[in-house]
Amino acid sequence: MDIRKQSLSLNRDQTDSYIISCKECSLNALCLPTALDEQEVGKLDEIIRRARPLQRNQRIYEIGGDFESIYAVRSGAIKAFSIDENGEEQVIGFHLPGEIFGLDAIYTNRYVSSAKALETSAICELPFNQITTLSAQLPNLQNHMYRVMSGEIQADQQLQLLLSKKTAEERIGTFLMNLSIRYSQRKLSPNSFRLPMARTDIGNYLGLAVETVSRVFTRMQNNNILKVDGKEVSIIDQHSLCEIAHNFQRHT
Amino acid sequence: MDIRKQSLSLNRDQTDSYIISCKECSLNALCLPTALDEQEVGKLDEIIRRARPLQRNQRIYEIGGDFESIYAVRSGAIKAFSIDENGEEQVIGFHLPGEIFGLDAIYTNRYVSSAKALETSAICELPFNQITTLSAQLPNLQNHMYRVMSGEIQADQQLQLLLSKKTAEERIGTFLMNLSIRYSQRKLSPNSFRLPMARTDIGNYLGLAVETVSRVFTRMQNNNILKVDGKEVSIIDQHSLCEIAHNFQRHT
DNA sequence: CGATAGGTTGATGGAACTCAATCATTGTGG
DNA sequence: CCACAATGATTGAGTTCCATCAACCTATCG
Repeated sequence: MDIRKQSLSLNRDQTDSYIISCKECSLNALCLPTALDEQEVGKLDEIIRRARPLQRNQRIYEIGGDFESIYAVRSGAIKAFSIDENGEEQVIGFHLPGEIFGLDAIYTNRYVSSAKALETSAICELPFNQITTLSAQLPNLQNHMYRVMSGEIQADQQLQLLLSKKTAEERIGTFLMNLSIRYSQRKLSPNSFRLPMARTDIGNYLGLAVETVSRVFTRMQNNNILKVDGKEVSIIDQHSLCEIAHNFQRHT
Repeated sequence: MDIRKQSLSLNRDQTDSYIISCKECSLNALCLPTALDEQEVGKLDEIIRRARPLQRNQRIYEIGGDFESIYAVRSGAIKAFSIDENGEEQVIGFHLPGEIFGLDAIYTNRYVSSAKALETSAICELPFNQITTLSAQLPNLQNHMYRVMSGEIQADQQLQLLLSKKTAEERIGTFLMNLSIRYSQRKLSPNSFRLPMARTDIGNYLGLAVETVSRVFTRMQNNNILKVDGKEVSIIDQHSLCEIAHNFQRHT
């Protein structure tokens, strides 16, 4: 089959909707272009590679692979994970639209984790050496890169606190509150959303057994804090959930 | 009392030994100057502030304070920690000579953790806005900053794995192996060193009760893996320790 | 030298893991 | 289009690792 033809027809199928500049992207306030002026965004636009949407479970990069690019999520949800000595998966994080991932690979110049789509997702590829070149020219971009990486470090430290000190209920509570806030920042309902990841992933990420995640969900449902139906979650009593998450600050 | 005179006399007391340029510093291969040429190091030298050595328990910055600078350890050991909702301390990390800390504050422009000296220590202060200005001029410095921050993210992710999956023995084993490697990178003995931090700090950092830390130490001593005498630790059977730390790679 | 902080050891209980069975949902091929 | 794997989620029973509580030991220091 003619590959060119295939790719063309696929482009037509998708009506090229995934080819959208940063300027037009609704996420630009959350994503890298924050703090860049119009001209600067234009330069950023030039180096960004926008590929066709990813199917569920499709890999973006593989642990051990040569580091080329960092990525931004445009739509969907991405799971980052590594494999430990026993071949067990370790979930490192979940990434929502506007978030940057792949930053952990800069240090070793090799991906130290893998990333896959949890659902149909669109991503932007940012070739890292072009980012460094550009950020040397655009102080705003450089500063924003520092901020993004620092934010990642901060978030990781909060996760460490969660893992080393909190109970199962507190972990789930914090996790849900965190998701709730991130959804609301994306103009989505903070109190009713669909979990893009499986229970196993949640447990893995939070250092809990799947069964514990399940039990906490049902317990919270029985206490009228949540309404859980499969992956659909509604926060009924957000005050109590905040309390459980240890006064986790709600920004909405 | 005349402050100028005091500071002069103090300088004399210390024989100015703490005022040493990056060029002359024995740590420059581990620290920020890595990957910079001589001229570039010269520029870096100009913006670094070198203060008098810190006494044990002396604070470097305080949680909530305005973010001004990141820091590099020149000698001694630094503990970074935050305070959780219950007023409990949460140890975030320990920093040895050549390591950079304070990077978590960039994001919020406020320190989100505090840092104190665990023993008499010397540090270099790096005013962050000068670092950003300089790194926009020196691509090598910018790239190195990215690498340092990425390395921090990687290390944090490894700690998350430890906290969410490993047993008490594995945590202590990994912790000791990690210290051992870091000491050997600093040309110190990998098999015999003094722990700069208290047992409480180790437990806090690793998500374990002090009593558990103590018990694991004695158990490892009974199994002839370690020799522990207060803060002095000797690794007797590094092969077994590696195994316990789950094949943690030894670099020496 | 008593006081205080840091460290060790023992006994006990509980939160969460593991194992196991069942239920629900999804996907696939005949 | 249904049957039936295969995967994911829930629930129960039993077990375990580690936290907690408590007592005691040991250093350091004013």
